Amino acid sequence: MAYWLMKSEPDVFSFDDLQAKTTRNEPEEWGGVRNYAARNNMRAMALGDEAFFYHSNIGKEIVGIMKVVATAHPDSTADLNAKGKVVWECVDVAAVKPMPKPVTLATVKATPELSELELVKLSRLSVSKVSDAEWALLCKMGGL
DNA sequence: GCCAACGTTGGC
DNA sequence: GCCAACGTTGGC
Repeated sequence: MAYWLMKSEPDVFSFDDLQAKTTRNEPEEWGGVRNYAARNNMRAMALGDEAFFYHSNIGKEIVGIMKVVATAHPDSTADLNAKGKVVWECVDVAAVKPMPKPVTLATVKATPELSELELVKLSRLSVSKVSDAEWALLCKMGGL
């Protein structure tokens, strides 16, 4: 089981939106990612892997947990390349639970144990990896 | 294949 | 609104 962190701008797609879809039994296709490092991370995801949902720009905080319900498949919003090959892929996710206390970026940055978190080190990467230790600590900080 | 120019992301 | 970081593009 691996852990991840995925970003979204809440005015485009928020954790509330994801929870609403999950309640309706609709998986969310995490499409629109156009970055190779992020795509490779999604390819590495397994069924049941869990990920933090991070709100970028507005809030700048980890607001909930979701899980992978379908492994990487072609992104239906993406075009094929010149050779007709699929370039962009995505996974499907469902909400698990919100964080009782969202963990802000400022708090993460103020925590020495989280100084290696990819969210901090690779701030522009929209799908990043979280270590077991980082996951456990962030859950604790979030009131879980 | 290198590198400068440019565009985008995201924090502040 | 600005700027830093980084990815992509295009000329050579």
